[in-house]
Amino acid sequence: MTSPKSQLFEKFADLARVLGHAHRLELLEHASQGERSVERLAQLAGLSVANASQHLRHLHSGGFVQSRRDGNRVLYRLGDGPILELLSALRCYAERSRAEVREIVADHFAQLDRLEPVSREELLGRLQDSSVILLDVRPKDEFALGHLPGALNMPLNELERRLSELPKDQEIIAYCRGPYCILSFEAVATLRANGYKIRRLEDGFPEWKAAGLPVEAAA
Amino acid sequence: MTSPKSQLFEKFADLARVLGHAHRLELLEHASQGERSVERLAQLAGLSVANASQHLRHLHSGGFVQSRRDGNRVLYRLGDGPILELLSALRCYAERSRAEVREIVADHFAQLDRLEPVSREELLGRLQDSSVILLDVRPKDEFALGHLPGALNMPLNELERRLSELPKDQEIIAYCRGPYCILSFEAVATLRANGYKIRRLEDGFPEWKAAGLPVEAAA
DNA sequence: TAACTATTCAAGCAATTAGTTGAATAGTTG
DNA sequence: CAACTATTCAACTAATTGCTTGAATAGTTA
Repeated sequence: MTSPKSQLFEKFADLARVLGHAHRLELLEHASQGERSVERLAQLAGLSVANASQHLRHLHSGGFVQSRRDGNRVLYRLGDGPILELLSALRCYAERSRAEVREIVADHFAQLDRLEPVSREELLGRLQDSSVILLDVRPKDEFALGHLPGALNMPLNELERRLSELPKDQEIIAYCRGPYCILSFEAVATLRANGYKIRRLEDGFPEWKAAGLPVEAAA
Repeated sequence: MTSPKSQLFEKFADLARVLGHAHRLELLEHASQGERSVERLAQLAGLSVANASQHLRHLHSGGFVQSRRDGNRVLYRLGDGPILELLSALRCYAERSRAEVREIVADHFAQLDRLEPVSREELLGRLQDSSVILLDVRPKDEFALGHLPGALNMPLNELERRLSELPKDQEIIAYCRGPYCILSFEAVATLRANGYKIRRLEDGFPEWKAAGLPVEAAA
């Protein structure tokens, strides 16, 4: 009865089902920034620790995260394989074919078009002539776990009070956790309002790292 | 409480959950061959009509299939957007990262390596010098709904008795429903056993069509 | 070893989902 | 219109999933 094809469909369905919960997608996004304890992930996703632990075990069973023990805590990180590609295909389908999704994006990330995001390829070129300032607007601890080479870390909540550290005559490129992370959108809005030349990277740190591009960790 | 990002995660999760059932993945594969009635899809997937109808409504709610009424039946077909790309990303992740999946593939599609599948690009080139026979081993009715230009239809169950129609001195390329459809694997096995030069296309009809390549329908 | 922290496990309840059955609906045909 | 076909809907049961709570486990520290 269970033909090999049905068995494969079962396996594929199991994996899809693991991705079929908003909390797990959010935990996955946070884990893909770098290694994180269960408690921290729970906090970031607004879940109880036990609940986060359960969802993380689900993700683990599908190979989407890996874990290791460090002292009395367990650290989760993104798993192996083309996970970000799979998530990107999901986003891509949703954005192109589902009107509700396009609506949410249009309502809340309305500047999308006007911001003219920068692709990874373009950024790579620009970094070599060092004609840009690269700005990482994620929280300090995520920055410490890894960031783009030469990036300046200025978490969103510190941005306004540290404006003077940024030059107005050079282009700034901001990035954060990924394509739908609002941090870099808000950074762009704030800085543009203050007369800076700023654009955002079209995706975030995990995608950069997964593309095999160079990454720096905290000193 | 429902930030735009959470809303998006909810939508993405909804879509993933629709793909999170083996029966739906199977129905989707069949619907992507061409328009099919509920009854036929139910039969192909081995489900009751009511059950198939329910799963199809799920797929419909996620936009993975579209439907239209034709007389007293309702025909379902593949929906718009990069659906096959999403499914391919899922397969790709599963195959690269999940050992159980690799095992099933290795056990049941063991010839995979030895068969040296032909890519779409290679096939396109070969078709122009007409140096190959193109063989569609899907059932007659699926062939009638659409097939690769110039393909010869020989359903698997007719293959052995119609061997004489095929030349032994020309290379044959077989294709079927998609990358894990066993039809073309079995065709290759049968024909090789009989001394034919045959290889298989690496994916199937739906992927060919989705790539925007030319397709023929029944006369 | 005792007290402590971080995580997982187990039990239980509520909510959701899968499947069956039979009735309702839309359309066709005599 | 009546009889018929194909599909969907509604009601129901069984199974699964999500979440909470409290206990168990692994590791640290006094």
